[in-house]
Amino acid sequence: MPTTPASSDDQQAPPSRRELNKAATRQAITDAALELLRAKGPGNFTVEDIADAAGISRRTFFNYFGSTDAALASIVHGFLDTAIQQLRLRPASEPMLESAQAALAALADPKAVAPLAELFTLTQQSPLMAHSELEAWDHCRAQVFAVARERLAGTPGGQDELYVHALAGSIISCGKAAMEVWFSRRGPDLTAGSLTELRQLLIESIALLGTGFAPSASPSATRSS
Amino acid sequence: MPTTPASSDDQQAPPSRRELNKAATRQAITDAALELLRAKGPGNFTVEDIADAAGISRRTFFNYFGSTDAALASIVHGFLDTAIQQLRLRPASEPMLESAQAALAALADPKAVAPLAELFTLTQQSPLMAHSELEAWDHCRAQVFAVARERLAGTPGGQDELYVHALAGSIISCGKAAMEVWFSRRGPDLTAGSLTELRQLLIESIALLGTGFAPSASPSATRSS
DNA sequence: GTGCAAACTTGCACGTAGTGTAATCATGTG
DNA sequence: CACATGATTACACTACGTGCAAGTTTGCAC
Repeated sequence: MPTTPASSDDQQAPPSRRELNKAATRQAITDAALELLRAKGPGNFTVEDIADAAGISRRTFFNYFGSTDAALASIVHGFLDTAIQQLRLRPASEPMLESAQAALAALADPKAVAPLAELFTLTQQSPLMAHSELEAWDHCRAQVFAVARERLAGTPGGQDELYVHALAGSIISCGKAAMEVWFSRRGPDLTAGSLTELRQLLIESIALLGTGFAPSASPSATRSS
Repeated sequence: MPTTPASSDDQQAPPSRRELNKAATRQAITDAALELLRAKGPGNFTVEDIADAAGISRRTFFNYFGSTDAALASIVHGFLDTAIQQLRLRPASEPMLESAQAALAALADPKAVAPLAELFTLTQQSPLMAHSELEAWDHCRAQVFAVARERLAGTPGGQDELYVHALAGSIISCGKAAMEVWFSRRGPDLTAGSLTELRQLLIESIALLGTGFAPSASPSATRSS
């Protein structure tokens, strides 16, 4: 039951000094990494550069992230984590695809996509980010899988592992596809019109899933039973 | 370039000595890497070990692969390349999902899955392979995308980039899901019954896609010992 | 064959990644 | 204040990945 937090990490206010320092350091690292990415481009700066800019030692950097990629991919993680957050807010009785649609549509928000959009534009045709980025999406897939498994535990056919795995993977793929198409069309454009198009794409991609990729489906027909 | 105009890459017999040597070296590297993986386990051997076992220098290893992961992931690449090969053999008039089903079903073959199954079992709970493996699947996704785009170029709605991207990604996700479920159920089991179950899972996962993950779809009797 | 050019391999050197370790410093607790 | 715990740091070390300048093999023309 998502109403009562069953997970252990739901501590809302432990503002101990240590936690605050750690969060601040983490933020300083990602900020420094992003700034260096802006200034020098992907692959043209080292961990030492980041640590130096963040005011920490090289060793400390590795206490927080395993690589420069991982530090930058934390942006993607943050974005996808909000997606999971949105997904968990949906009522458990709602069909999975509709929940996914709603959660994804909520992401077409300037505050959520802005960091991701910049990261994408800065690392566009560079495979340097590909590793950690694919990892981030896969991590999100695992989260969606967990939510779906939880929801479908009692429904007919919901015990089928294949169903849940395939569903979670397909949802992620469709979300990814929508983001990809949006970036290729609009680039770093964050205007209201562009975000509307993103929302449209996200909804439409899940709708394609729901209709089984029917070949003659007209776009923007988000009809579902 | 001796004879052919070489506009296309479909040269079936250029057995020049150089090409043969390169192929042999490449094979020696992957064989050595796999052997070391069997002997020492993931992460417990270096590039120098592989090069030494393959009878080449460390530097030459890096002329073929960018990392040990990449060398091992060539097995996954080989497997997925045969999948693409199967997919391209299907008639262009066939619906995409049916082609995918047929291509995937053809993969439930001992000769094709044996190397992959061993690799999976050897790197089961090790994230060391995750990077290159995810990359391999994504590369396959791009290939499926290319095939799908080519096929749907003239069909109604086929010009929609979103449709093609989402379709290709979902197909890959479903194939991946089927493989994952199969491994979790049967492990390195390559008996006829196990392969039949794999084929069943692959077909069923694509069928789920085709029906839009309809919740009332009758689950198959996959498990029958 | 001989000679040449292109491709491949190799050794070397260099910078960087990533990790173990022990000392030092900051923070929470009695 | 004293003490325990956790975080940062410096140091050292192995391994990765690459540029470079040789040396070696192959292809091709003469």
